[in-house]
Amino acid sequence: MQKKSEPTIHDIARELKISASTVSRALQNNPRISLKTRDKIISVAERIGYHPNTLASNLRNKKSNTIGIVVPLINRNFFSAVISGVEEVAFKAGYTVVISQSNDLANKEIAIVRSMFANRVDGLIISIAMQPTNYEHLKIFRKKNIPLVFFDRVVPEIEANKIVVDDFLGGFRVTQHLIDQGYKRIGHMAGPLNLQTYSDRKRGYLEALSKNGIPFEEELSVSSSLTSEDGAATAKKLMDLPNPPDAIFCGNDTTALSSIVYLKELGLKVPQEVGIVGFSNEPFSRMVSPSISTIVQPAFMMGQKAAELILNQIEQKERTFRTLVLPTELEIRESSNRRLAP
Amino acid sequence: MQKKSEPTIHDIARELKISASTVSRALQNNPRISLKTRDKIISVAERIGYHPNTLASNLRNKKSNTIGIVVPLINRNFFSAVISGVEEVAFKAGYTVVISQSNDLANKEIAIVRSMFANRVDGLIISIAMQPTNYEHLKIFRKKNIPLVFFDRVVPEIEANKIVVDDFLGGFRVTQHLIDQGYKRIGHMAGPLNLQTYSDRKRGYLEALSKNGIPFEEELSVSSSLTSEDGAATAKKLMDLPNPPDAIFCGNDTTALSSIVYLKELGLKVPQEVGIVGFSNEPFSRMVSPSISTIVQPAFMMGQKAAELILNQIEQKERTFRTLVLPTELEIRESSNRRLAP
DNA sequence: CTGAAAGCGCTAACAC
DNA sequence: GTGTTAGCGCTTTCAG
Repeated sequence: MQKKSEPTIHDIARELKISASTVSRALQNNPRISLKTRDKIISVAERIGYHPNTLASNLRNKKSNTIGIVVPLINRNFFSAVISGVEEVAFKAGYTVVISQSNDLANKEIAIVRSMFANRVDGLIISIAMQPTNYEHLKIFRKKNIPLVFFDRVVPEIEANKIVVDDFLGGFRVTQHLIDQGYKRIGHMAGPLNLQTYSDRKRGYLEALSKNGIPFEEELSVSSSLTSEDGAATAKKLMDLPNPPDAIFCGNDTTALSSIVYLKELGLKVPQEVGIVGFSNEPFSRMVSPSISTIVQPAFMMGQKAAELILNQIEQKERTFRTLVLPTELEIRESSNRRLAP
Repeated sequence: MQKKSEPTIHDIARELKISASTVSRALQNNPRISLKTRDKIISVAERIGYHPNTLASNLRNKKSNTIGIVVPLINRNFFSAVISGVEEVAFKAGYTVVISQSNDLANKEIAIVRSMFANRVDGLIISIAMQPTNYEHLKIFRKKNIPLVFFDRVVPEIEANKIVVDDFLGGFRVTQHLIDQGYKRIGHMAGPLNLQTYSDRKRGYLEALSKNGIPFEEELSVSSSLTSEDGAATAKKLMDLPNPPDAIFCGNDTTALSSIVYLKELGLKVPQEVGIVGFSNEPFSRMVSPSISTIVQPAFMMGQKAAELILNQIEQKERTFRTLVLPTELEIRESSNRRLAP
């Protein structure tokens, strides 16, 4: 079962006794070709089942019309919303988007990024994996001047366009809200602190404590990878403390949910006995019971902006790099709303 | 800011005063090249920052070492688990996976598939969009003998390898379980019936009713796109019936959850007054309250099998097509477990 | 063990 | 308007 070799522009040319360049031009709607020959060419193309070979044209043009996007995990609402945003503007501009996930593994990220480079993507949009590395694979893009945009999880030492949300303010608001609700001992389920997103959220948390004259206790902040399992384990760790917290600011909604489940198992009431707030507004957060208070990030817009930035870089060869900071909103729901709790 | 043109094997060759073919061979670890020259070549390559141009090599080899996967929505646990399964075996075999989502839109699917074809993927794994079309874009793959594997949502009229779960049995089991729990009027929230997955689930539902001597009533089965909104709307439609159901078999977990939320709003207790079962086992189903009974599909394995099938086709040029039917399991949780309900 | 030469399919500068 | 030619970067006979 061998791959029939594909018809090429030369086959069309031969059939019509014209040159391949004419065919090429006609197929690109080059106005220099007469309508008559163009129509002939197109009809032959259809008849023999011609399909352009993008590989060849990309090689020739040194341009793939493709932008790569790599995220830690596609199955996270935040990331898939960003992807949709990127796709929306990229498709409109005639670009194809290829998606890959690193699973938060440094090695996989390196392999993916290398492969995207080797396939000559015109630009790369990335939110880096949790697992730290030296980022040599990304520096190549800078060196070769291939447009690169970071979003959400950025690499501070590489200069490039970056889009982040205001994690500091997000963390601050969450904590302030918990304080306002009358919670006294507020724990924090942090992500890996080598990532700026998570360290900023923690800084916000610390700032709010300090502004309210609450001393920070080291044991109340626990860092993990924020999987569902981490959430339950960390909740256990916090609640097993001699002096456990009465509220937890969780690094994401997944851990907020598994914390709630764990607290329920302990027979503790959320939000009456323990308040919980998440981050990122996964769709389930609105629907579970108690519904989860969380920080809403403009993910789709982030994707749009990322795509706009990269297209600008690709097409207008901009030279300056910006860091866009997008606003977040605190969405107060049941899990931290002691006042309204029945 | 112009793209510096990349170093090529010729640059290496010139520097070492050898031929490009030697360089090419050395870089592929061809044993015909002496270790000495190979080492020299490799060190020059590193020094000048050489990176192979996959585009060129793909063009020459008529092979991209890439397999494409297109799913309706990457942000569904089922699909992202399949993708992970595909990635796992494809990466091991040295293939790159490019992912795209159709958003259940026929036009987007067509554009994606065309673009993948144009980029000469070595094979395509696809679960088709809800929106129906004539599937000409997929028939091309058959015509050109490019390996094609369907999973979950398949196109019956195209012969290819297919992997599905036993939706019929799944639907049957769900319905039988609800009957066993003592529910008397069982509604069904169906997906688009032009897709076999959904029509099979419905057939299973009908079969179970009939086996138990329960007459089917047309109004109890409502078809939709199964978004979260559809779930609430359909639940309303069903509960507004003069003679509403006391149990609903929902087409997926998303609609199961939004149905539960809607029923709660009505003041109805799940599972005591109304039983609910979903399909696909989204991670949140286990964690919400009441936890949602659902059908567990072996998604990751489905991805692995799909990748194995396509790699076989690519590399061994198999000629026969199989349809693999994978088993499902009913996971009984709170939302339909009247007996254990408090 | 290494080199010369041809070509994958497409494009674009240059001619006419 | 259309053809000629050269070449994108890599691989692979064939020859030595």
